[in-house]
Amino acid sequence: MARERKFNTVELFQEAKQLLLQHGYDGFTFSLLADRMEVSRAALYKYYDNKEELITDFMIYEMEEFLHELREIETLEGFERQFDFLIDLIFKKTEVHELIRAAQQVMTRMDAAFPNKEKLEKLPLDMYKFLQKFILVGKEEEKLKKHIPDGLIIGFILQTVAIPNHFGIPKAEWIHSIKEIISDGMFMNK
Amino acid sequence: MARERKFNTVELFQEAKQLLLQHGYDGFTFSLLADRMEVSRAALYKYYDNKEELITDFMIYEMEEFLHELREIETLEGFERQFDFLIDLIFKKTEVHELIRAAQQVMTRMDAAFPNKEKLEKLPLDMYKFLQKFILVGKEEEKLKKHIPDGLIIGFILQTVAIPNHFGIPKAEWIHSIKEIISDGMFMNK
DNA sequence: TGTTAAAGTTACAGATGTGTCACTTATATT
DNA sequence: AATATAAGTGACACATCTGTAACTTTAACA
Repeated sequence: MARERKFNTVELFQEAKQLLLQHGYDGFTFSLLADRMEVSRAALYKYYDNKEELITDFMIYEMEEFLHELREIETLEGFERQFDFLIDLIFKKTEVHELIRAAQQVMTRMDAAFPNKEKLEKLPLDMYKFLQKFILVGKEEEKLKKHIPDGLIIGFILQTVAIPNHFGIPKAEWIHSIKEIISDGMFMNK
Repeated sequence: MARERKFNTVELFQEAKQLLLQHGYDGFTFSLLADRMEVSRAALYKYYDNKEELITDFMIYEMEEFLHELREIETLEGFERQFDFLIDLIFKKTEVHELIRAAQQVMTRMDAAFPNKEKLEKLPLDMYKFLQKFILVGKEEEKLKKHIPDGLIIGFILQTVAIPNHFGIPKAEWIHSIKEIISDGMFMNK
């Protein structure tokens, strides 16, 4: 009963991601996005009332996808395998963490009554809770130092993707060295 | 021969910093800044032709100040002291690194012929070069692992300030644990 | 083949930002 | 007290973004 759509949600989110990473929350506009999609601006308003709604929807989609892939960690046996899996996943999904940063900008400017606010606030906490189980395994297996706070361990690992590789060190070497620093530090053993 | 100024450059840069951190490059406007300074927008144009010029000037000021404080590292004897000094300085000047991130946004949108472009591009490299001397000391004193690339060591240390402390762990404990992870890792010794 | 309804477009009004210019204000110097 | 001059203002023209409403297009289906 209807005409064919010129674009689907996934395409839309892909472009939105690029624009958000390039321009940040404030620099993101419907005009920019409509141009990229080769669609009129008004068409976007058929699906989203405003940019806040579009961006929150997109964020939720992106984080849920990450969480979904993350859940595979539970199927792995032993802390070391889980650790490797986590680092590799994080580097496969680099942008997610930059987006979480942008998410905070969204939150601060959002109405208290905004429909998706709760859902968006809950997701990063879900992720932390989920990873806390992984930390627990590490500490129980006597692999992770017990006196280091869980929040720091998780934050530390997640943060490593954002280290700028100014000198273009090859990806494999880069990730390998990062794993080494995280696990045993950059100091020589005494 | 002239009337008294209502604001000075340092005040201006302080407000600019806050706005940049809050809104990012695209969200930063002269209107916003003028309001904060309680001055007319046109007054700002007496000093800066446009926001690019203001922001680059500000960035250069901020980075030079950081570099200036960093130079004190050379007066310290031995790698361990230098290491402690560096971490503490980074945590004292948290925002600098968030600003460097914003700086990249500025660059990409800047004319190739922009007056301060070279100066702004040079500063982060100066910082890296300066820190490379510190890395060299560490490797010569057999304190730092020699096979880890210098660029990663520097990037890793600088990045730690950006780890979000979601659970409000006390600053002293937080920094102490970070130092431990950086130096000896988060894994138990075998 | 005509009807229906979602998909998409064009065009408008209002808000906000930009850069500029003619103007006013304040103060150090003569 | 008069004057020169830098500091600051108000207001204009132009651009961009926002949200909406009236319109047209397309394709399924009755």
